Amino acid sequence: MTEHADPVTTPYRPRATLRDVAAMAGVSMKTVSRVVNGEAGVTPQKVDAVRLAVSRLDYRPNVSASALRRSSRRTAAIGTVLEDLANPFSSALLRAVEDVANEKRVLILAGSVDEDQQRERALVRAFTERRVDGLIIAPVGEDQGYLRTEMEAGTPLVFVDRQPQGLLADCVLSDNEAGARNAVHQLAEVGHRRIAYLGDLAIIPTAQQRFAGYQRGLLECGLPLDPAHVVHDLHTIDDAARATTALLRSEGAPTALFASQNLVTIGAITALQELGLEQGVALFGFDDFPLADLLKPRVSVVAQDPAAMGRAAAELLFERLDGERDRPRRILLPTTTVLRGSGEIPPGRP
Amino acid sequence: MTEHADPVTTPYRPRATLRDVAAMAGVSMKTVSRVVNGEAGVTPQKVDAVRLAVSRLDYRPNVSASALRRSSRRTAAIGTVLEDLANPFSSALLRAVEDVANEKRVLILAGSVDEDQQRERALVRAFTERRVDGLIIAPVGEDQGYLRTEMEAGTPLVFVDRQPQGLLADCVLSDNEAGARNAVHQLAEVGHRRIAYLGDLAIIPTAQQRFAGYQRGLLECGLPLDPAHVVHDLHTIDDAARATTALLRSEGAPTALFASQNLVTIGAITALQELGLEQGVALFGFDDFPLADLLKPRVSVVAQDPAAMGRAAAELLFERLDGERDRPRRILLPTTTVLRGSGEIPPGRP
DNA sequence: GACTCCCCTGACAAGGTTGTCAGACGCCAC
DNA sequence: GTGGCGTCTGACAACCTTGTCAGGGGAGTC
Repeated sequence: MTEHADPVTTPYRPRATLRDVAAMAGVSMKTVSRVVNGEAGVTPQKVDAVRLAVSRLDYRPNVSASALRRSSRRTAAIGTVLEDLANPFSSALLRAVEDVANEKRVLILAGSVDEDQQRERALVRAFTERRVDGLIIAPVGEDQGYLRTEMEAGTPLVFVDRQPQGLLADCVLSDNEAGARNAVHQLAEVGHRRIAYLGDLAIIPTAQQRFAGYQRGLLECGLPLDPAHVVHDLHTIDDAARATTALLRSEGAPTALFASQNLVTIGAITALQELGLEQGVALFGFDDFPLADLLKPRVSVVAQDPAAMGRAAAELLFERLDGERDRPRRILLPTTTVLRGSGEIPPGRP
Repeated sequence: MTEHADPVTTPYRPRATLRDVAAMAGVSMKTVSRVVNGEAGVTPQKVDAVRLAVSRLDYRPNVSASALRRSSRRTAAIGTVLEDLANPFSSALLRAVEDVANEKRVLILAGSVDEDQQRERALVRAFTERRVDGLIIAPVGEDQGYLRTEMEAGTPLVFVDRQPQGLLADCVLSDNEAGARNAVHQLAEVGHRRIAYLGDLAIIPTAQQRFAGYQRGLLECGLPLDPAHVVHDLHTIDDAARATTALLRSEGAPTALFASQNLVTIGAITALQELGLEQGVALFGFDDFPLADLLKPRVSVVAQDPAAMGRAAAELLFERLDGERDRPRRILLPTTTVLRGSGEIPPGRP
């Protein structure tokens, strides 16, 4: 093993500035600025000289300094505050935002809040300290009033997934209530009369809406609401699996399950498989998930479209940035009921 | 429906600056700066006066201006260039990076490249124009030499998932070759002699390594490499499903499949289910995926750990930022062979 | 040939902040 | 009362840009 003669001696060449380019090209800094920004009023010779210096020095304009000075004071970056960048819902949404932003040559700062109000505030603060041009937020807390200052300072805000509290602002939501209601109708139509509700943390607004839809669905179908068939506050796959097992082993067990969220659905499936009941108990999930149609039975769901939400939110935001001054808008995206099999299992099967 | 009297008249109050705070508190700007930054040498009375003004005006320091002036010139933001923020691999990795960065109070700029070299360069350029403190990159192109300038300017670079070309820099990789090799060994041990390779785009370095591992595995097990059982360039679920169907319908069809990537595995499963062969043909996938253990049969995989990759990459990056000057380091993360069932199906079942 | 007019160009200031430094002030000792 | 020291404070410059504006020069007009 011969030793390398040259262990990565990075020569360290500090970044060139406008001043350096100007010096090399023999023009004033302002002229370089003009060339770099494509402003008119520079003779072709000088343009060439500047271009040459730029490429020789590998000059990169400092966007922060530029934004500081520019009258628009735009940084061409937006902040995105989501639940958890690693979950499929958040990441699909983020990706859609990115695609819209990318067309406008705007960058994305992103962060996860993990259902933590403090973290939401900290992220928003960090983003506004960088003077992002706008914010897309999936709000957590009970109160977004603290964001009023940002709106007054001219930073447009768009909320996704959940409505802001204590603040009027654009938002993009799924029709959670209608979606849950539809699922219940579907299960009732097949003949179920004992439909259990497996819900996420009850403090989460979307969970509340889905529960409301569940209740309304029961009411409309003339079914009683059995408190023994309602479980809230399931936030992990394991929680959900345990709760499902308990439910199905109980006296007067439900013949159908409505799972109000992704992970809850998966937990329910796990439990059903363990009990060997996956073909005997109907299951409807809220939120689609990859592979739902490769499982046996294939899983029926009420699907949201996170990418559409992200796209809509980003579009609202950019309209605001383009000067739209209307009152806050509220976009309610419909859900899609996807019948794949598990939701159509009739009651009374082994 | 009564109309709102007040249609969102946002009063527009521009953001307060250091100057405004100083004026209100009756001190110099420098003193405000001292208080805000927790520097010593300010009398308690003045501190209070400043604090009061800060909260009255809801002052937010302008981090960009601050970074511009500070000698360290740190922006407390890093850029992350990944394949596709919406795919589980990238998003798990990103999330891990975020968690490490968050501890250091550093923000994340993120973008997707979608296997597009141009896009990689554009993102890197956009990030460096914002003077991010460092970059984490899953490189696409054949040549990352263009990044030498960034390194020389003192911006640390860490590559993930794939090795950079034409540049010496820190990187974090999965041991793709060993992982693929192990899968082949496993399949051979159960008795398979006709193991097909279903591969992603052949230009992707990780795909090449996995193919190399597959070849090596065959060699070590004394099995012939049958060109008819090798398919490259499958990049979508549909591609993979079609290729799988074709393979299994062919003369001398393989008795086991090695799928070199997530989507390819899923495509293969789809095809197997359609042909009713999921219990008759062994399947090993590279990359774990959610629900792999809820399918029937449960899917055996060679699992990477994207979160560990992200964490390792972020830690390397922050070490560099803390002044580490060693030669570039290369971290090779082992893969885990997860036997769940599909990989243990013996040959010769219906 | 004198005078506009217009096009280029650079000097200068400003954007929000921090680093430097010298001065003001209070206090003590001689 | 003066000198000296240490603490607190603000004036000023600087970071890297861009906006403003006035001056220089060439072309065109009478």
